[in-house]
Amino acid sequence: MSKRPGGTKKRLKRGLWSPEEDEKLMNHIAKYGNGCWSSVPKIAGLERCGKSCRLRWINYLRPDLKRGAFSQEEEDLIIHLHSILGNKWSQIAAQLPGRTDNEVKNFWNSFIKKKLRQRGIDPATHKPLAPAGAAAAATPVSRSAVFSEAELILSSPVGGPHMPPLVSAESYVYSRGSMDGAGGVVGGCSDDGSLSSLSGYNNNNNQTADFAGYLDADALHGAVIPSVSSSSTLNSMAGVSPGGAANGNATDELCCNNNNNPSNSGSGFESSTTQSSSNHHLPWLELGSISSCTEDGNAAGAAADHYGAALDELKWSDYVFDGGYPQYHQQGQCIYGDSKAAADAATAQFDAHGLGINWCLN
DNA sequence: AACTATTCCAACCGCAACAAA
DNA sequence: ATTTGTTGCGGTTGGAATAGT
Repeated sequence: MSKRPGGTKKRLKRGLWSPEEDEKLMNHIAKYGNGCWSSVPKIAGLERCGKSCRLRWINYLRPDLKRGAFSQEEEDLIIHLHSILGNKWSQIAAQLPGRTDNEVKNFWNSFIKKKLRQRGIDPATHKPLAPAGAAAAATPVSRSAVFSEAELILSSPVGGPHMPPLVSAESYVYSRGSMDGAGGVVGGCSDDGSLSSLSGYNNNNNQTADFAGYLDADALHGAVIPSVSSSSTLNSMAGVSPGGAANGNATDELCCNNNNNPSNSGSGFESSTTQSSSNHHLPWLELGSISSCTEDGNAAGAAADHYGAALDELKWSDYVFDGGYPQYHQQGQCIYGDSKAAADAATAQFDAHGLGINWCLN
């Protein structure tokens, strides 16, 4: 999938990653950990730029990725968070364990947007695609000032395990006082200081406070949810509460962190189905060892387990198994489809197991 | 069956932010 | 203070898969 001819002096491969490249990258990270992306291609023997390697890892190869269809709860949460944060995909993804910002973004653009429009809601503003008059009344800065019940689109049962009870738009928005659109609302986080168990929607607090927590930029940044969004991935991988780096950037952990202990990396996301036939299955995801490594009892792991349990109904049969190991199947890239590639897949699985073991031991 | 249109998503690009030199 | 290198983020795009005719 060469997007552009590109005129770089150094010939770098572009487009879809081959299983061999994936394997190289996985093996490299297994050996050295992630970080120092600029040096990864050289060491790993990849003809890719470091940036591309990083992206591939974050968006596709990471073991704690939860592939497959978004659940109703996730969808609702995305809509909620988008109404508050706008296109801050990394921050939204940070609240969705196992999801990447890219994935959330794509999901939004391909599905939610359309859905909202069908319901007469402007996906950009979360306001009704009003017949002339109404929309004009709202001031541009108070993006949620007009926020109808319908906009919440909480189609899941009210008060579901991961979602707040259906609250009226008014109580949800107005009760927080002025919302200046700059995230200026000073709100507490949930009472344990985290957005635990996927719960910015904390169960035992009143709703307003919870959403105030969401609105607090710091709280959002410091969420303890394991995530694969670009911004928080490495924190979760390293078993470090992102809160520890809340006011920092991930660079320190990113760079040459060979001591990452991803043992608690998003455990519980062992199953998934896919949306519209885009089954992505990675060998890692079968690695019970990874999830079983979650022993430090942090909230993230618990949250992940809890959330993963919600997906229990999703069956492995959704994947294509051939000869004992799964194949990649996805819309845009059908990897390991033929026998040769299947052999590669087997290798990849083996390597992944090795990787998982290594990580658990780290 | 063949062709066209649409959908979906992996990957790329450019820019911003940050740290180190 | 400036330059350089690296990472993070959001927007965009190309093309395979799928749906429709």
